[in-house]
Amino acid sequence: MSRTVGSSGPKTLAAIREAGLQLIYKDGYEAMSLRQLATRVGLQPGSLYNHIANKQDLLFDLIHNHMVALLARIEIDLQGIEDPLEALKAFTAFHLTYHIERKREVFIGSAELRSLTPKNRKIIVGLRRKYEDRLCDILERGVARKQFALEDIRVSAYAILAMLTGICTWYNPKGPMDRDTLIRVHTGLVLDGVTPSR
Amino acid sequence: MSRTVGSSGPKTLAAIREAGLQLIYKDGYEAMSLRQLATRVGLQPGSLYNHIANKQDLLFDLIHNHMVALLARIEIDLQGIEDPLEALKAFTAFHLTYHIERKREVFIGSAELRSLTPKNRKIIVGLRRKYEDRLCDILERGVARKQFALEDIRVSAYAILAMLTGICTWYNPKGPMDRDTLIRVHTGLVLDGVTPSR
DNA sequence: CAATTAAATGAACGTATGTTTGTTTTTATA
DNA sequence: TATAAAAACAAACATACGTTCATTTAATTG
Repeated sequence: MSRTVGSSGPKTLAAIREAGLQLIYKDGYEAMSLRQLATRVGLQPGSLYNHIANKQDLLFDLIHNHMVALLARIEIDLQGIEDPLEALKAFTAFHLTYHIERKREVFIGSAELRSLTPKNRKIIVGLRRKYEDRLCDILERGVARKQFALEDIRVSAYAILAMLTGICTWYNPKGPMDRDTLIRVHTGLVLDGVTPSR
Repeated sequence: MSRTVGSSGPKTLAAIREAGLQLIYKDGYEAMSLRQLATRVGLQPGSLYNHIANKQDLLFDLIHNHMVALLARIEIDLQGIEDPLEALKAFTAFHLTYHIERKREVFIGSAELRSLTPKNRKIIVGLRRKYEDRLCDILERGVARKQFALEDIRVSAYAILAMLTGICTWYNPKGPMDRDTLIRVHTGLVLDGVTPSR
């Protein structure tokens, strides 16, 4: 046999990406074999190379796509919001929504940083930094206006991000808690931790 | 050659554990080969099996030891503290201290859960749950006494744990921030997020 | 519709992996 | 001090991995 009936490049690539996402999320990059991946897509192992350069490139593409989408969408959600408090609320809501919607990408994006080539890792870390900076900006402006009281901007930003991101490791959309409640509870935690009320 | 001069069982096992900790922390469980491990300890690959049952067992032992130590030490630090606010402060300080001191064990303990056999994973998840419950107890008692105001105990506990644990992924003890400052900043964040002041 | 490109196949390559075995020598035990 | 146990070695096993290659056939293009 050879080229199969109905085969189309873009469709196969999309299937490879989706299967890769599933397998890396479940087992990790190192634990996923290309034979496993090929089987799930319905291909022979070698056929993968018609669509990806190699295993490492697949991982990088998945993470890179995710980071670019993340940065694009936070810009949209923050556009036009001047007040730091409102911006922080918007940031929290966006971050939680995105991390629930794209749970797997987010998880892989941090858990598999170590599996990236140094060169590839550098690129991704740079993009992550841009996202962190977006939150730091908000906190800084809030402190400047005396709306927030924070001893160390970057440490606070990391703490907030860690808290919000940590949620995606346990949140189950089919569980008892719906998305809005989740957002409300965590927005409360973030705002209380930031306001100079006490 | 054969048995080498000065060789002793317990010492070699300790060396294997330490090297395993280093390698798994740096590269991940799947990425670490037993040949790499043996080289670092100064052994032939096969000799490892005089001390460990197999690769999976080494991972489980490392994580299990860590969890048992964690549970033992939190009990000591919370002993005799009645006031929920004080208990929460003590919990935060302990958690941060332990997670800085035993950064590698903590990281492996959550990042490599997926690499455990289902049976082994069940045991570890059970121990983690016990630790989470310790924090839930404190929060619950605080809410009962109206010292804390929280909508959902377990979600709040997860949020706090995520925030505090996230720190160990970026904290550098040789960086500009010392341990006490770190604890002070984060205790502030946790307490503000929990108190009914607003 | 002919020519070219794209996408699959099956087989193989070289290498690395976790683990087992038989043997040897040192350490511990009785 | 004789004997048993422990801890190392060297060599090998079976298997799995990522990747390449020549080939075939379907889809696309001029």
